[in-house]
Amino acid sequence: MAAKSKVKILSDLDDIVVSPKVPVSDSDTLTEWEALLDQISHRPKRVTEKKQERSKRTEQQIMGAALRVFARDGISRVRIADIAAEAGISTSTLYEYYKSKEDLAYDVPLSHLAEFFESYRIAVADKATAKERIMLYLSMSADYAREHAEWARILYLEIWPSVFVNETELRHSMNDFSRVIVFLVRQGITEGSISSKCDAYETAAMLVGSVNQVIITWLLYRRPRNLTKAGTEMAERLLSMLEREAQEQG
Amino acid sequence: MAAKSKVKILSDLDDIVVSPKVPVSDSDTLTEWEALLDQISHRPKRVTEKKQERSKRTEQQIMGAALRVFARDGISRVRIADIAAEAGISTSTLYEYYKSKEDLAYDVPLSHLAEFFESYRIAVADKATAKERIMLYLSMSADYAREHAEWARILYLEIWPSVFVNETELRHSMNDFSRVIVFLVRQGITEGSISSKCDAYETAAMLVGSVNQVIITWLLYRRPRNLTKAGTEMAERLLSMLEREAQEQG
DNA sequence: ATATTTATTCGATGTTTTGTCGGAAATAAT
DNA sequence: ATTATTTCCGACAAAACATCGAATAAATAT
Repeated sequence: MAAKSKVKILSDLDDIVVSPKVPVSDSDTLTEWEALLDQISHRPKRVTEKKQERSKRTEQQIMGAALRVFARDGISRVRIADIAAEAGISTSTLYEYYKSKEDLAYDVPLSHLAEFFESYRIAVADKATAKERIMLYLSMSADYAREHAEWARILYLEIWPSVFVNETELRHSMNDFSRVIVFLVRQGITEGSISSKCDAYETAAMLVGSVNQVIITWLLYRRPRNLTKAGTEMAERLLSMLEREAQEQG
Repeated sequence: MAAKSKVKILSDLDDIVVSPKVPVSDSDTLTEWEALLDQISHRPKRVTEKKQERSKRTEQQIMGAALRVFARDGISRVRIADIAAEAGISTSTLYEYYKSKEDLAYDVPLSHLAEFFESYRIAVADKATAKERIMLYLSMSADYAREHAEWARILYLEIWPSVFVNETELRHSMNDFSRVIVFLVRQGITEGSISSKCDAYETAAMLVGSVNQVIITWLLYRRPRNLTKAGTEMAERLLSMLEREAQEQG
C-alpha cells in the first residue's frame, strides 16, 4: 500500500498550494494521507468572543439568513439590511458579528466546507487505492453540492473563482480542496493507475475542472437532472480514461 | 465530411444553451458549422446613441479604465468614482454611458469576447475535423487569456460563473462559448473520434472544465508558468484520451 | 463668419447603503 | 434584589450611488 510512509512536511505540495504547516496531533504515527485529512478537517474556525447562549442563536440566524439571501439574490446585490431583516435582527446587531458584507460572504462557505471534509474523512477510511479515493472524493463533491444547493451556489458560482479568495482565510480551505486531489494523483502515479508522463497538477486540474463544470452547469441550469449520477459518471469516466492512458504509456 | 449538411435550426443545442434564433445572412448556402460561427461572431453589440467623435474616445477611455481597475481591485471593491478618475472624466459623465456599475461590469467581457470568436472563425477556416477544430478552440482560449490577462481575470474569475449572467445579454455570448464545443463534440462523435456512448454535454463539460481550470489556476497563481503550452498540452491530452476511449468502445 | 441648435460634460445635490456609537434591554453574577 | 456584563438596537455620521440642470463643446444652418 502506497500511502503508509511516515509523515513528512508537505512542502512539495505547497508551491502552488501554500498553507501554514500546522503540527499534527499524533503526528509520528500518522501516514501522510491521514495527516492531510486531519489537517483539512481541523482548520481553525472563526473565533467568536460572544459569551451568551443567545449569541449562538443569533449567529446561526445570521448564517442561515445569509445562506438563503446570498444564494437567492447574489452577493453583490444583497444589502446588509436584507440579511439582517431575514435574520430578524437589526442592521447594527449584524455588525456586532461581522465587520462587513465581504467578511460575512467569505464565512458562509467555510461553514459547510469543514463538514464536507469531515464526512469525506469518515467515508474514505476504508478506501486504500488512489482510484477509489478519487472516485469517492469527486462523487461526494457533486452529491454534497446537490444536497446543499444554496451553499453550492455561493461557493461555486461566487466565491471559488474569486480574486479575493487569495486574501482571506477561506483561501486555505479552497486550497485544501485541490491539495487532496493532487496528493491522490501522486498516489495514483506510484500505483500505476495514472500516467507518470504527465504533471500531477495538470491531471488534478482535469479532474477538478471537469467535475466542477458539471456542478456549475447544474447550479445554473439544473442540467443534468441528476447531479449525483452525472458527477459519479464523470469521475468514473475520467478515471478509466486515465487508467487506459497509463497502460498505453507503460 | 460530417459538417456539410444544410443549415437547420439548432434547436437541439438550445435546451441548455438557449439563444435567440437569429436568421443567418446567406443561410441557404451555409453549413451548420459556418452558421454557428457566423452567429457567435455577430451578436448585436451594445448600441450607443452617442453621435460625436469624442464620445468614441470617452467610451474607449471608460472601457480601458474599467478593464484595468476591475482586474486590479475586483469588481465588488471598485467604486464608480475610481473608474471615472482612471478614465479622466467625472462620475456623472460615466453615468451618461452606463446606468450602473453592474451594467459596466457586464459589458467589459463582451468587448474582447467578440474579438476572440472572430479570430477563431478565421483561424479555423482550414480545419475540417472535429479534433483539429477542438484543439484550436481550446488552445486559442488559453492563449487569448494569457494575452489579455486583465480581461481574462474579469471574465473567468468574476463574471463567468456568476449567478447574474443569466439575466444579462452577456449570457448569450457565454453560452455561445459552450455551444461551439458541444457542436464539435457531436461532430467528433459522427467522425468516430469521440465515443458515442457518452453524452455530448458531458464530454463538452470535460473539455471546457479542464481547460478553464488551467486558465483559472494561472490567473490566480501564475502557474503553470507557460499558459499557452499548458492549455495546448491539456487539449491534446484530452483529445487523445477521448480517441482511445472511442476506439476501445468501438 | 456667425448664430443657432444639438450633443456632451460636469459640479451641485438628493438618495441609498454602509458603518459607528452610546445607551436600553436582557442575561449572568453577587 | 442589586450590580456587572453581555447583547441589541435606534439615532446618527460617512461613503457610495445616482440624478439633474447649467455650462461647455461640436455640428449645423444662415
